[in-house]
Amino acid sequence: MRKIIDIQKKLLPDLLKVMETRYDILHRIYLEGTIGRRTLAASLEMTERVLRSELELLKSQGLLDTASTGMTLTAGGRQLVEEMEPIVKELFGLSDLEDEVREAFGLKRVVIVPGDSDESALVKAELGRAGSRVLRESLSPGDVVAVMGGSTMAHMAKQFSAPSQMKDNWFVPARGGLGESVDYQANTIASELAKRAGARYRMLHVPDHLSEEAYQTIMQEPNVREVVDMIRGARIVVHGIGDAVTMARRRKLKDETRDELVKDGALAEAFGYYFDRHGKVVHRMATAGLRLEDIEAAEVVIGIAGGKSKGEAIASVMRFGHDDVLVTDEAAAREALQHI
Amino acid sequence: MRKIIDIQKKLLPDLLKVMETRYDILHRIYLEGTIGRRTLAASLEMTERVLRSELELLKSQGLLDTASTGMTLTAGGRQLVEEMEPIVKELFGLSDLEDEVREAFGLKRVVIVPGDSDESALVKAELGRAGSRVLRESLSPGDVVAVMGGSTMAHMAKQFSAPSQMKDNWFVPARGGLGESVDYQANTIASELAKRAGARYRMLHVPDHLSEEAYQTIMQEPNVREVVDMIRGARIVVHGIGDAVTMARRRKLKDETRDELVKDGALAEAFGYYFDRHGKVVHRMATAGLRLEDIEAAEVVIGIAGGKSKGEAIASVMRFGHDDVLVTDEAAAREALQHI
DNA sequence: TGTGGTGGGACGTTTTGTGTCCAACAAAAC
DNA sequence: GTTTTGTTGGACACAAAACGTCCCACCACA
Repeated sequence: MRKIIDIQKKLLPDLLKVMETRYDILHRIYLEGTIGRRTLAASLEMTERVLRSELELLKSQGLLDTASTGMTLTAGGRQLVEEMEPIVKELFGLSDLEDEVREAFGLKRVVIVPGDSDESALVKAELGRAGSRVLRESLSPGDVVAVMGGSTMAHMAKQFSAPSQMKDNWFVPARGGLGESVDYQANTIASELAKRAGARYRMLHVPDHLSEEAYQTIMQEPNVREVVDMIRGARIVVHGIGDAVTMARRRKLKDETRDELVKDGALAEAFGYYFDRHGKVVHRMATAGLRLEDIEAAEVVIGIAGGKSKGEAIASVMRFGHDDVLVTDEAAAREALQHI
Repeated sequence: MRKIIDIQKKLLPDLLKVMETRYDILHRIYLEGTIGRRTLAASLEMTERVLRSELELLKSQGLLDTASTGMTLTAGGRQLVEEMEPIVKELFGLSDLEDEVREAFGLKRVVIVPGDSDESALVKAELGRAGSRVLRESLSPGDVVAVMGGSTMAHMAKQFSAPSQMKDNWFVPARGGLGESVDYQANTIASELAKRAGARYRMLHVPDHLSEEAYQTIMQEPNVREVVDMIRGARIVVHGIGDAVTMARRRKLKDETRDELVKDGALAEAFGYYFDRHGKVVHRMATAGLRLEDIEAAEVVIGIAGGKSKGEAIASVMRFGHDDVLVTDEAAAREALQHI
């Protein structure tokens, strides 16, 4: 059964929504016994006309009877509602989970794909696709998008596709180079996204570990300055979320810095900042690009991360409280809820 | 799996059609390997634009890749097509059967509901509903509809519903009384349909077994004459199909007539005529109303019958060759195909 | 260097969906 | 008995989506 639903999710992505609303309608009538169109519309928070179209269809399917006193389910309709119950549970389990996570962390939107990225590469790809869809839906003409690096972000970029050319959009790396493999660098990801969107991009080549002096000097460079300004004015920020220790190692931090991180309780890393379990910033990476205040100013901040092992880190960053959208997988979502 | 498909058939009949076309598209590309939009549109008999919308959606779902040489399925797309095969078989098995029956008997349209009316009353009701839907879709303003009697027809009438009032339509019984229970008489059914459609109706009260003399006299009556003329000009004829012997008994034919029928190989009965296995008329009922030439002249002749036991009779009447639409059930359809 | 195929852009028209009333009616409340 | 409340179904104007139809730039192959 799971399989057929998964197939339909791909082939008829809007099917689930329609199915849910129709089920809601039937279910409500099932509970009320007899109810009129307007009362029903009010209680389901639908406008009268669209509810009416659905009702006409349900009626023509013989699930519904109308009388001058209101509407009732037919025997077939009642049977259908009863038979659907387990299916609905299975079908909308994730939507429920999404709502739960959304409310737990006060987010605007949560998207959860089924599975565990730690276990399966397919789930990771699916996570990437979900992320790219969210980004696509968030984009408006003229937007500047700042993106971070990381393997999840790379997956996302690879899956990105735009419905049409977005010639007046910009993609920029949120921060300077990360000393990681080229594929996972923010620069690479920004350019990949831009190519796939038919948009423009700028790169930011600033080495990771600079002395304060060298940093000041490089920031005087007009073309560096220009990119940094663009980054800081980004309307959309997309970032991955990492485990603090892993990220520290990957960025080749000095041992004492790493120890200090652990001592301060750093759990998670996102956009160059390290967070403890309460979502408090305990350390920041010294490089050019997005600052905390820019994150706060950005209109849409999208976090993408999955896998049970990242659950705690996700919870930590979400507690920080400046994300708007979280894209994750089932395992990570459940894990994150444990650490609240 | 069967259950969820059945549920969706009831709840989302429109989306399943969409599902079929999308599958057809993917399947075709799957077979062709690489193919362009226009060629594809031609071979699927779609216009370019609507195909294009579907392709864009499939592409955004990551099932499809486009290149300047044409379109190809992605790995995911190919996997989906392969996984869908059993589902499609289950889902559209009846459509295939419909096509088979349609071509076997040279009909314009065949509608098959799942199950066997002999076994389940629910299937009989479903058959009625399917019939009423077909009739509704065939109706144009101003049409005169001649209907026969029988239990299937009664079911159909009970399920009938019209989207709007059809004030300028007429429902008439195709023939005089049948000596059956009132519920199953053509007169009753015509009036029931008319009430449900918001249309008008006329009745025809002519006893079944009349002497030639009495028949001629009654036909001189102006109001009888008028109704008969209306019947003979009907654009739409709806009839059930019966087993010859059963019908003979129900109509209380004399024993010798019945024996003669059997001797002549009469198998089936429809609109007052008896047919042998080749679809040849071997006997006709003596009563006022629709004649063979009126059947031939009618634009839409709809036959409704189901149940494995009626399969042979259905085949026989369909061989007669003047029906346009057949509404039946799965068991009867398969049985009818055996007798071809 | 044509020729026949490709995807993608564009645009005016048609169709469908939608929000919003209203009329006629039935039951319940008063 | 009368008023009020809630019901369905009809109607209509407006907005949005779908559609048919061309065209263009490009690519492969002959």
